[in-house]
Amino acid sequence: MFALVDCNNFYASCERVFQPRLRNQPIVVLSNNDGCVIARSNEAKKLGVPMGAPSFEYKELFEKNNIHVFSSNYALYGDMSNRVMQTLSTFAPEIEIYSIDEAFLKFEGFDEHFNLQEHGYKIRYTVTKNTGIPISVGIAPTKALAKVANKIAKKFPERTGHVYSIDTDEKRIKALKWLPIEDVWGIGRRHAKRLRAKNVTNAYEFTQLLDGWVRNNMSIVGLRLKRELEGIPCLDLETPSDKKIIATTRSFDKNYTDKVQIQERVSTFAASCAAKLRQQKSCANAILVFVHTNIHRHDLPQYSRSITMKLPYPTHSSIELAKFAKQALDKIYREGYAYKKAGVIVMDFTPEDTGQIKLFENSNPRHRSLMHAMDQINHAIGTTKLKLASQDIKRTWKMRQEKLSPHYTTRISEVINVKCR
DNA sequence: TCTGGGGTCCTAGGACCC
DNA sequence: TCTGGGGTCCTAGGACCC
Repeated sequence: MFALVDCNNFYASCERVFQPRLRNQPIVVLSNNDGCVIARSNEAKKLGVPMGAPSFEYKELFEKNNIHVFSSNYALYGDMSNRVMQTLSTFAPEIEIYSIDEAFLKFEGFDEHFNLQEHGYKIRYTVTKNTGIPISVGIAPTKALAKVANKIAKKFPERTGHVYSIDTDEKRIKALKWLPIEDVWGIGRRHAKRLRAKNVTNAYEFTQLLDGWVRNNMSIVGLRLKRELEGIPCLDLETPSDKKIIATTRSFDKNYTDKVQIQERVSTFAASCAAKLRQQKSCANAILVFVHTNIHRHDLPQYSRSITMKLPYPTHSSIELAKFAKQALDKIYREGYAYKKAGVIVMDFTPEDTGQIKLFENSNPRHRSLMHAMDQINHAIGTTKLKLASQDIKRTWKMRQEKLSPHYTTRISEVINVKCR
């Protein structure tokens, strides 16, 4: 059996842990640049704030209803996530951290009389006690069904106590008939539309389709999903592996028309990718750089372009990657546009120490110790204190973060104060 | 004025090989 | 009128996830 544990409204719940007065109050958390809503408490959902809502369009609604607004505080959410995962890992021999707020637990070799439902309640109680984060638990014989069970646990908290187990075929069929097709894990917008057109409206009807049709129209992935929903496990826990691509991309706080500004951003993104590469001890053999204008501004001329460059040698040097990124940018940059977003993606990795030397050109060997020193210093005194000269030394670039909460758990100067009377 | 960021997997089709 | 067969590798694009 598998369990899917999902933190309820995770980012909003993290903020609430440190401001308990916000219990039962509506909360939203915004994306980078305070752009759009990426997390909502139940109260905010009830007030009609949709996922992805642009914050400027909803400003009045926020104010009118006293909705508490937060900029995203990833240092906090990441740390809280670690705490939740640590507690979860004490409840099962195997666990897969599926995302910042979700984990699969696998119960293999448990006695058949072992009451998993009770175990689920214990997990929920302990996580909330240890971290302050409320969770929902779905239990079932496959991962896809555990996802379904989790939805039920979340949707009917009074009846389920936030824990639901699909452990009989009757429950499985009832659950699948209840679940709209677009809410099935692995069915996105495209497939949902095609399935609706075929009169498939819920998960149960999906499982009644012919295997051949599913295979032809939704590939092996769709067929696997069908099996999983039928109760036949096809997906096991996945073990963490190195990334295959690494990206750093950002929207700008405003439109940029000056090439120098964009060069600085691209340099910074490349250096950030390089640091992530060094962390997993990989070197990149290719780099992609893209720029585009603001797609929402229909009154302005649009331009969007990307370029992928093969590198002459594998590298994870910030200096070299920033240099290549700049060359790539030169090829795609056009004067006369108001740019809103850019990004750097590195790919085609080889391990740091394959020992393979290229015939004509190689990464500067001296960069290795230089980068090592840079990483050490930045780790000790703050993530980006040491920068390349091509980066924004004067720190003129700022992400909009007007409603940022303190780094309660990761910065000693911002640790919570408790006043005693 | 203001609309996020970072990933994975699969398939079809083209280039190329013998 | 008729123009083989079988394979690998790479890439772009589509679909999905949080």
